[in-house]
Amino acid sequence: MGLRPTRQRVALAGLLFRQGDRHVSAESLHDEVTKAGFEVSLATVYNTLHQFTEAGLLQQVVVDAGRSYFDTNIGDHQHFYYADEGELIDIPGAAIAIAGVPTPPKGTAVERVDVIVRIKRA
Amino acid sequence: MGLRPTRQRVALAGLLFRQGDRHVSAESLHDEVTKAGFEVSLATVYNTLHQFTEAGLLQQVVVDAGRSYFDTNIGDHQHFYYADEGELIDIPGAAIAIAGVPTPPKGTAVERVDVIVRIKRA
DNA sequence: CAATAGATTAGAATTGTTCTAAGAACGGAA
DNA sequence: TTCCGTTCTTAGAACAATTCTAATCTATTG
Repeated sequence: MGLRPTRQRVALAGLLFRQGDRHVSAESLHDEVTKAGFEVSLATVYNTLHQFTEAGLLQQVVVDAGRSYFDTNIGDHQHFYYADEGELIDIPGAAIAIAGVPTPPKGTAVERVDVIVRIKRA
Repeated sequence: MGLRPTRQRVALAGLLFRQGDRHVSAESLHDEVTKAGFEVSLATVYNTLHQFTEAGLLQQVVVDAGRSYFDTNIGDHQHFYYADEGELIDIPGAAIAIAGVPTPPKGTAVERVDVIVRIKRA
């Protein structure tokens, strides 16, 4: 599945990968691309985000029922989720150490371990 | 906020807490309660699950965009998520050890650390 | 027993996401 | 190049999960 460099995809890729690490929702990226003067439907933003994710360019992080983000940082790392603000923050520095992940049920293998540290106004 | 023992709530609590640990979605619990002969709307199931969660009787686990489960096991534990089947499984035995959780941003405190081990057919 | 305040329920509305069908781009053959 | 079959792309429409709100019900108080 070679992705063609269409107008829509180029615009989205530009916004996503121009600067450093970003966390976007489909909605927020759609706003951005629209404000930048491109006509791209929200459905296309979803399609593109999923294609980029499948291609290994993005990582999807699900934080709440009906709220997911796409992260341009695809390295092995974890997140703070600040529910009050709906904000997702990369955990800086060394990743959290996770020890003793048990063997998964027969016939299955571990694909990924997601860690979300939920934080609150103190 | 004292929860009244209404017909709907009693029926749902019965199903939830009669047997051991359970993972239910709003939908699946609604099916169950309906098949058990009670008339409860799906919205009420949602309301009730959230109230129970707030009361500390349940824990909500979000696994996918638009897919969340409520877990009657409120102890400190983690989950396997078997995406192929959409199935959530408690990690048995000792919990995964998580070390080196960094201090959260100023003015915030850690509320909870969610760990989801995503597994796949090998 | 009436009046009031608060809690409850579920239909309707909203939101987030996915599907599908129409159209566009590509590659090969003539 | 032009035609044609195939594959890819897009976005409107459909869908699904969740939340909101207003009508109703229950408890409490005077």
